[in-house]
Amino acid sequence: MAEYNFSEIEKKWQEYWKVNKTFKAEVDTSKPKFYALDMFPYPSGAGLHVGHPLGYIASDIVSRYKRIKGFNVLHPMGFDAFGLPAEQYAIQTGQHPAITTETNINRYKEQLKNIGFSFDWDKEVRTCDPAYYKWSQWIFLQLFGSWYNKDSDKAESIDSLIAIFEKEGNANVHAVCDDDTPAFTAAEWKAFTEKERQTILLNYRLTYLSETTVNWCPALGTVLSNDEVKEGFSERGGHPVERKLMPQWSMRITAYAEKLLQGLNKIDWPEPLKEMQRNWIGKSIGAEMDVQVEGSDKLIKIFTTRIDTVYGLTFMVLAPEHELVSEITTADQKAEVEKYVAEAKNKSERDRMTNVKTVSGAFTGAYAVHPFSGEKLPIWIADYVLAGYGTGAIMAVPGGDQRDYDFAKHFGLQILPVFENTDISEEANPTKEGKIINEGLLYGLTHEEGVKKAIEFLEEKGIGTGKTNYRLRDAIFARQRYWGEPVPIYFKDGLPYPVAIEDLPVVLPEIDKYLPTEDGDPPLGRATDFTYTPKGETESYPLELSTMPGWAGSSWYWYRYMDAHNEEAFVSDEAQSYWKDVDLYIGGSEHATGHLLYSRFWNKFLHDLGLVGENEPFKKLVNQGMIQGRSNFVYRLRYEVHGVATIDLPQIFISKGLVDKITKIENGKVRMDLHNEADQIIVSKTQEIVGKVFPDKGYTSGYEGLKNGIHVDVSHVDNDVLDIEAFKNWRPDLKEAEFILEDGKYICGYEVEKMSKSKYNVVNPDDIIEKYGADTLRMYEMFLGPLEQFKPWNTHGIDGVFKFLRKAWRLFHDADGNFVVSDAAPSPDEQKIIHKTIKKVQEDIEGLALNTSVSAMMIAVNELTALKCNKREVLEKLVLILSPFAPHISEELWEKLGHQGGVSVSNYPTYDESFLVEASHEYPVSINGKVRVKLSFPVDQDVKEIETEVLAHEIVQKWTNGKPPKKVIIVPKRIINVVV
RNA sequence: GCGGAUGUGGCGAAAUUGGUAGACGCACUAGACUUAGGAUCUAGCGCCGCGAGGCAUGGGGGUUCGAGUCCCUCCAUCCGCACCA
Repeated sequence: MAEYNFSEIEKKWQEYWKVNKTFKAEVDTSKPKFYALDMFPYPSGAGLHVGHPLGYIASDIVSRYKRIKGFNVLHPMGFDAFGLPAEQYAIQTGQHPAITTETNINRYKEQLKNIGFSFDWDKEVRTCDPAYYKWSQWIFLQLFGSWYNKDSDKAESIDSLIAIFEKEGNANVHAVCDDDTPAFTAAEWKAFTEKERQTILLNYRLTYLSETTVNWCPALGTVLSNDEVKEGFSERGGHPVERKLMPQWSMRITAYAEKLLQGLNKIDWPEPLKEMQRNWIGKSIGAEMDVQVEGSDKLIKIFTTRIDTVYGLTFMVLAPEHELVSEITTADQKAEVEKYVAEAKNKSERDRMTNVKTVSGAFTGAYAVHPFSGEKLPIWIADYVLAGYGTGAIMAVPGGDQRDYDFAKHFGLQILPVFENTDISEEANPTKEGKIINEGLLYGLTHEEGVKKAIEFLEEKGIGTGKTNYRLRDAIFARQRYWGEPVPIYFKDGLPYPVAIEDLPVVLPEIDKYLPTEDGDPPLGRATDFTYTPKGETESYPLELSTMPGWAGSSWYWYRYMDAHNEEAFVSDEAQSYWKDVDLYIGGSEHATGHLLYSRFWNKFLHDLGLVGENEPFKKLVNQGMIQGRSNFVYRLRYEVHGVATIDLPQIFISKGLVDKITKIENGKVRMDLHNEADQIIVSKTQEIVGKVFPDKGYTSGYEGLKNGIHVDVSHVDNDVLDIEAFKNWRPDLKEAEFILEDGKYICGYEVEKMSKSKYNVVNPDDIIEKYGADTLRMYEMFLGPLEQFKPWNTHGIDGVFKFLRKAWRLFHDADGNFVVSDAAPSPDEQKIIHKTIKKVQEDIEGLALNTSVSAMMIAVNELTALKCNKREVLEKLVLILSPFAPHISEELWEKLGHQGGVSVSNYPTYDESFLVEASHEYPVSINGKVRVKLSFPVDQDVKEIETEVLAHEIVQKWTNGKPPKKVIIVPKRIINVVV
């Protein structure tokens, strides 16, 4: 019998798609477009495991579906190829990262191709390719050459800013810029030296060089951006991170804080992810206020969201790093303050975080004047006030803020209640309820009224204003590493200048080893001639030695796919205005505050410059859940034999069930109780084994090491049963291993963990494909559960999906394997089966409920098999709805059905509702002679009229309180609708 | 601490969004056909009960003729942020 030969079929059609360029996506204005994008992978050395393609399969199903729905589909794939692992590997081995990366990419591509994706490989991009990063550099220079004009609320060319400076100075310029930018007139601007001008312009540029506190990771030898640091450790490698002041390239993403926040309301993204971005942006609305230092003209600027509580203000707190600290500290307090500042400075980020609970601070000796009441307020410094947020200083309202309260309690400072009926003897009252009870301007007002009135007062007196703050920080945009895009900047007189556009790309130079120089410069400092000679000059200047961070190349790549080989522009207008934005983007939620935020930022910037049409890049986003590994464990009994070294004995492994029943484990050793059955088995078996090796010493003492199992390669385990022979041959030291079995089997323990080589739980898609075929793999990954959910991989259930495809195949073949389909008209039952399935599958694909659409097709095939249905009309439709999921088998059957050109040139079948509900009866029923009740139910349901009537009678009476309803629609045991 | 999500058989999960809970698949049990079965087919499979029937969607309470679904409350697990004024 000619069975379903998946390997032959899959090879054939993959070749067909390649030769015919079936999935080539070109601009075609006669068709609607659909852009399905996957987050492109970083090609690691380990290759793909079954978890990686999950999202790609989902997007491929949607792509293939949209294609036969008549859309022109762009579904590309590429590689995010710059990054730390390749470079760390290079440091260890001396192997050039480009070579490692190339090898890894080739392996990835090969694995991806086996799965039968409908990628247009002609559009592949690699971020490490100079032809690609030329445009990453180009965009960098656009940012360098732009400033953010708050008046027009968008980015503009820096030339327009210079024009304004020349005409009228910067007094009327409203820009997002460095706060320390001095004011100057047109005359002053003209009088500035080149150096002074460039320094000022840097304060405005959207990418700029400045002295900032950065996350420095000594182990990696580089700075990291906030999203690359998790709890004081580097995200990659888990090395400690310090705060350090150094000159760095940054991106002025803060200019876009509000737009990034507002844009979230327009896009179809998972709510948790949007929430994460909202928190990361951290908008808070409040007020800014200047507080005068007593006996001085110095002002402390503070930010607060609770200006209504200003009468509860009893002291001021500055961050230890605050610039006024040294100026206002009195002679008496100098020593103490300096000591505290020094301590705070030396605290690592990690220490600061772990000591959140401890209250510490120092009094400066100075006082401030309460701007409303004129009271005298002591000025303290404390590290619970952060230099990096707001103004680095706060007004402390211990009655309303728990941190201020704790601080006040600790140092014996005054605590005042703000709102009526509040008890602040134990803790602060942060609520906004009640009326303000402090004598003064705000007496008797509510929270809202108080805020309004206080801000009016501030503005009237010219000492403050309403103000919105964002937690979002500018993003550090440089890494002191080799394997990244060179920053296209050279230095002349110590000032940064852009490399001319026509000289891009600045190609990554060759270096002897991938480590910092002896002087502490980044690795690029090792290059022998890494300089730039501007056109028309003879002198050459040093180029920037930092490279761009990992997210540079990924912040715009979806545009490159539209027009991957364009040498004139990062994307052509034609391609960009046709493909517009990504209709469906699938990837992990771990990129919430990194890639997904930066991409939106760059997109908005490019939009401001008029380079792209859309201001949000990813219309709909879906987070696919990670597929985790299912690790298996064996349990080794360690034991001692009196006077004999442990190492001379064969290893003994105890089956899971017995381990669980073992009496008890004390101090890492097992105490055996011979009345316990499991213990008895273990003891006697162990003695038997030991007796074999040491006939004269046939007893043991002490057993240990059972509690935590040892990872065993999952390929040696089937359904938690260990293949003992395979296990023995795994490593030489296991050759003589002995096993204590239960029911003749060795049962392994298991745990769900991340897939990783060291846990021996990696499942390679190639192995699954070899055994079951790509179509089965694709369908099984979808069948596993909802796309968004985290779930462990379990190869076991795959049989069911494989059986389904084989059953589907058999519908088209007779017992001898001959292709036989009938041209007879389908029966109503057959029609019903196929039409309901078309409906369900289509709705599920649109809603990305791919697991239930697989189930629906399984049901259909079961039902059609039971009816022995081989009607052409039904089977053709079945092939078409199956084709996005299992494209290879579908192409083969489609061809056998006599069609040319493949499934992708066909049309998706439509379903006919009339096949689903054939008819319905409506019975008018009289209740109490008053109410007319209409009962309706499908004909195929067996209904006892009398029961229905009784039920309706009872329900309707209760329901309407005796009031006669106009209309009641009832189906058996269910009331669908009542109109009273 | 703040914010978000999730909780249904032995397991992965469905449930037309308030209407017969557990579809579909795995595992398991029994039977059939087989030289054999890790093949195929048939039947069974939430729990208690011989049965009629009763109890079941993390626990408790509520709304409703009717609740996995809505409301209140508690518990557990996971994720994100974390001294953000």
